[in-house]
Amino acid sequence: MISLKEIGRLCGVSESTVSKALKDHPAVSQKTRQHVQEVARKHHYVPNAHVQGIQSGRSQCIGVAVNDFGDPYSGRILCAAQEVLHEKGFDLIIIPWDLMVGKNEGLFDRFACRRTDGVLLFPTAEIPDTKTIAQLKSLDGPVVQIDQCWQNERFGYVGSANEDGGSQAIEALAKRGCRRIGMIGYGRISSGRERLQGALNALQKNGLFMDQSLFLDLGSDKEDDQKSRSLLSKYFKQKKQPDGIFCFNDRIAALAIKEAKAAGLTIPDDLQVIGFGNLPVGRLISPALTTFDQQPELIGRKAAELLLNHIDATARKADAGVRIVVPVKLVEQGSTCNPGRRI
Amino acid sequence: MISLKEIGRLCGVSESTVSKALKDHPAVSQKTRQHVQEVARKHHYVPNAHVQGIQSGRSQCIGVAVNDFGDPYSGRILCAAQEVLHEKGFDLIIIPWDLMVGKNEGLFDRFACRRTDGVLLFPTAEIPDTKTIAQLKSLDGPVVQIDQCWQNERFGYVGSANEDGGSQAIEALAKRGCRRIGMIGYGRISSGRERLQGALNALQKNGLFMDQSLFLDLGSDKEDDQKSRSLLSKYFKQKKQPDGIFCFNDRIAALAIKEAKAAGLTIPDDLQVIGFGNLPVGRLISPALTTFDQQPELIGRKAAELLLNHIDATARKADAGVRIVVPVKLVEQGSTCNPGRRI
DNA sequence: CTGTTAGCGCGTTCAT
DNA sequence: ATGAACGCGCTAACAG
Repeated sequence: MISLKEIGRLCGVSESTVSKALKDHPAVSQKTRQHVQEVARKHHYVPNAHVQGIQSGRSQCIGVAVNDFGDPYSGRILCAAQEVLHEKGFDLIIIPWDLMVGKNEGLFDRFACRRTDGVLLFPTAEIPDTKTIAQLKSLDGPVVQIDQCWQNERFGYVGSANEDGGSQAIEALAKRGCRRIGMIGYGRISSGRERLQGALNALQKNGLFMDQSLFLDLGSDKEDDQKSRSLLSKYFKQKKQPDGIFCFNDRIAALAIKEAKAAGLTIPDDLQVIGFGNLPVGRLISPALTTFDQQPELIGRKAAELLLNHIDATARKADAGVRIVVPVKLVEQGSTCNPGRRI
Repeated sequence: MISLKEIGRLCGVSESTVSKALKDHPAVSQKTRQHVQEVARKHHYVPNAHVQGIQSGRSQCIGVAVNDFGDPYSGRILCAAQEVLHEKGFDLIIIPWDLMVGKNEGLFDRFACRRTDGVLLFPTAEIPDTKTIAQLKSLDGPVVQIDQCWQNERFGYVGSANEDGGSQAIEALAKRGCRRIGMIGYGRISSGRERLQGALNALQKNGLFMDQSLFLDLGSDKEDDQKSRSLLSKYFKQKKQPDGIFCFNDRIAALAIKEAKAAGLTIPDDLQVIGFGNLPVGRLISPALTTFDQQPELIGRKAAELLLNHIDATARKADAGVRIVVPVKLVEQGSTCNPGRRI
């Protein structure tokens, strides 16, 4: 790749004149400017972003930690975030969460050495150890968490209206005649706890309660977990059967439907199911899954904007810990009955 | 973030001594070294990768163009590739293909300004315009394509054994008694054409042929395309019905099964279905999908290694255009019958 | 053993 | 209108 100095030599002018000419600085003659720009274009000159970063003190890089590269939910968020950040001249340094854990290398050394201007933290399972958090804090820029938040950390946060979603789910099931409502979720992540809380609130409001045996906590959040399947299989072999379940996400809901069918249940006649996320898979299974749209694009955009705000305001550090909650919307499909049906 | 100069001042030594001390250069006294390292650690010093890149002439950045952030297939490839590249000290600059198309900004300006040492091109629909290809070529490092290749371009390539997979699919269907075999695919991308070619070869070998009306070409490769659904719906309303179909990927196979069921067909009794990719969705639908495992992790690793080889050999430019083909393996599940069944 | 110097590519003064 | 000089953070080749 050609350099400013090289272009200067080709044009018979100095390096700094080339620099000015290329950015249409007024103090350059029309003729020189055109000539320089012409030569630069011919050689596909593009200024070196790393150098500009060094000078300006801004790398124009955002560190992104994701837990799953191929997850459609994270993917849509990330894509929207990337669009906003790219627009503002930022590039993404993406590192998979889980891959790094347990390596002797510090989790965020790569962010540190690239001098990232900020960090986006994507859905991650549980709270990491204090050392990891300390390292995260020792980085220069602000941190924005997406989807999950860690208690007691004053990072920015953008996520779904989980508690409201949990309530809506229960309300919907109750309206459709469900009386023995169960839940399949994750008790160890913030979004899981929030949805559970919302569900419990709504149950109480409806004069219902959730039998201990009808709440199933799937320990870890691994794609297509064999353990989840066997837990679900066991769940549907219990004596006390639910007539409606609310699942933490669409993938789990799909698994649950599969196992429920295997146990001889008919959806939605014997069992109504509600998922979360409105992912493509929900429309590929039969019956199609009633679920919640989380507006992942909006989440991504909001997260990017929040991060950019914090970066610009990094001097004051005023509004750290801002929390943005994006509403969710029920999408009714075949896995629930029409409302009004009462046994 | 603290700098070498700063550390030097704190330790009362020069910048270059600090530099040497930190990298255990022998020409530094034990005492100085320990002191310097201590101070550096205390301040979380990490050398600036951008600066090192400028000096070494290697940005240690790899440009990655993907068409879909949330695609599980691409995701697994990308994750494996990232692991290999990360190991070697490379970071990824990821840009979504489609987002960039149609912007006035050059598609690869961001790769250019980051001085990427190489480029990984992920599954992309059709061949881009010549201008885009020209820009790609004007970049510094080598280019490796994954999954798809463009005719007449001597880029590196790593992909699946598509032709063999196509043949295997037909053989499997024929062995299970299928006589009117159809195919749902993409005629405009290389992997689609290769699978079709393999299928046609196998059909001929088995004394069969594919009725024109049984080949359905889904134009573009968009997630959950409404158009695909309506095309598929029409497909299963034709007079001439297939008794077996081979689908370009699992998502399409899932859509096809859904529409086939809607048309009153039973899987696999009336219609046997084979997909491609062995994605999670194949195990969430009923019946579970017979498909091909593409070993995405292996593809990702191979692609990363090929790219690294080319980068190291960039001086000679000898082995450009290397093509690596990763074998596929049939995974039999419920959407096909047991072999040997003949009508 | 340590410090000085030069240079990577570029932007920004400040002189000319 | 143009160029020289300095600095960004760091490494490497020298000099002491």
